[in-house]
Amino acid sequence: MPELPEVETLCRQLRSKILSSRIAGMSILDSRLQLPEHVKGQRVSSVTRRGKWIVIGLDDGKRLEIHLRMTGRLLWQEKEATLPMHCRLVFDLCSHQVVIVDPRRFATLSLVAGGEGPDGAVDALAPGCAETLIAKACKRRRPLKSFLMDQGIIRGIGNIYACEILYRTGLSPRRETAGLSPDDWRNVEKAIGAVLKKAIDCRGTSISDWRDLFGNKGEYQKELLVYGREGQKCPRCGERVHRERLLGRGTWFCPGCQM
DNA sequence: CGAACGACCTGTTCGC
DNA sequence: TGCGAACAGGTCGTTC
Repeated sequence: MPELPEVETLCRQLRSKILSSRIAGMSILDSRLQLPEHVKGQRVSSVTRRGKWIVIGLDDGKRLEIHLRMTGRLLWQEKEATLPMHCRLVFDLCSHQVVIVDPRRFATLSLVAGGEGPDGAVDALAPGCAETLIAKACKRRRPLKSFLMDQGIIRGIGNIYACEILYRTGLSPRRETAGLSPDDWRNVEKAIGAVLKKAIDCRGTSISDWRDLFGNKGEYQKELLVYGREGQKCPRCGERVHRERLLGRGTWFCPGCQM
């Protein structure tokens, strides 16, 4: 579910609610998830995002790292409120609790100590990421879409935003990265920034499941130009939006103006 | 090295 | 209506 804009939305909302709060209790409701007991009693010292990871810094210097994968959600609610369906874990704070909801149970979380080792990937919203992309792409013969979604190269772009970013560049998802010009890459970087920032302003894309920390839908689904719009007219050239499977993922693009 | 595909899970939608 | 297949925002491991 969540890509960079959704995770950024959650981080901002979490920051407004849980910074310097004490984790008073913790209930794990899914055996796939595990955390050491001593998370209890810790205070939250920071909330940051690394790609699609939510990183919660604790007083003792360790970090709680959460990845929501496909259907994971976080929900802020009062302690007495009924737990929602598919609730997998609860952090009790003072008067409220943060609940991890995840129907498909793909979400992961772990407690990590020590610094973050550099792994060479750039955040999709890092300034000047075009230069990094050119350096990584020059020798690769692989489709541009899979390159943009490779979290080991650039962090934060998933299937929805990859389709939307590519549409705005006028480049085909199947284009080989090795053949792109520096102008193409500047174009890609511009589209990444425009799409992701707008989506953050919209608090994400609610096509089906996605809700923010307070249970509200995002607004970016109204801005989608190709994702999920198979057969509809391309607003740029009037051709019909086409859908095909690329690397096992649904891929929407306009065959008329994405070359 | 990278591409292709299945696995991990559950729920929803679509076609017959 | 009923049933099974296909599909879903992500990543990881295996095989070719």
